[in-house]
Amino acid sequence: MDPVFSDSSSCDPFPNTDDEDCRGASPRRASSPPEHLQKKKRRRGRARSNASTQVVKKNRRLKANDRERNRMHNLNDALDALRGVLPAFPDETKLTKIETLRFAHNYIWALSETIRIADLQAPVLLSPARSPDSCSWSCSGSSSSSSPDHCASSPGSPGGPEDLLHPERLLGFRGFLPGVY
DNA sequence: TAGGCCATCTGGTCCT
DNA sequence: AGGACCAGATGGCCTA
Repeated sequence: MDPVFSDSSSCDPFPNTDDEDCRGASPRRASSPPEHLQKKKRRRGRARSNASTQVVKKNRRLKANDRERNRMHNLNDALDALRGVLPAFPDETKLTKIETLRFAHNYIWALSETIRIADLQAPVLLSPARSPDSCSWSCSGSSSSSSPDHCASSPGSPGGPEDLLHPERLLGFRGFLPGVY
């Protein structure tokens, strides 16, 4: 469980900014306005509305923080799901976010290459029904088959299609990735 | 101890 | 107006 996530509205996530609100509700609040200050009633009314708008703003901020937290959690969940479908690494260290994205990118490319190579090697008769379209997704355009991240190492000459899918190959031996996309 | 990664907060911008 | 998205700032944790 995430203690922070459990109930952000009850605890106080704003140790700094809150002081302001506390100050606003502090003993400075006048109890009985002198008569000669009655003309300032309006002013006081405005001050009160300022205080209330501060409260509204604070509540809005808290809600926004909560939503943002949820959003990031959803993003992390999606990232975890992505990790789940990627080939496992020998050492069970969890991929970082950027590694996961780059790994996935390379993995997709490798799968596409594998299919492309298999198509090239397969006898035409074995796949008569296969239309040009079926290949288009795997080798579509320049992006898919042109420059994968791990191309830097030796993309064009794998021992076989299965070599392309080797985790360490896909990740470029982990740690090699900076700047690659 | 420095550097990397991460979670969270925050204010701005865009969209509905 | 309110929510989603984004990027910068900040602080904590971990590792070499």
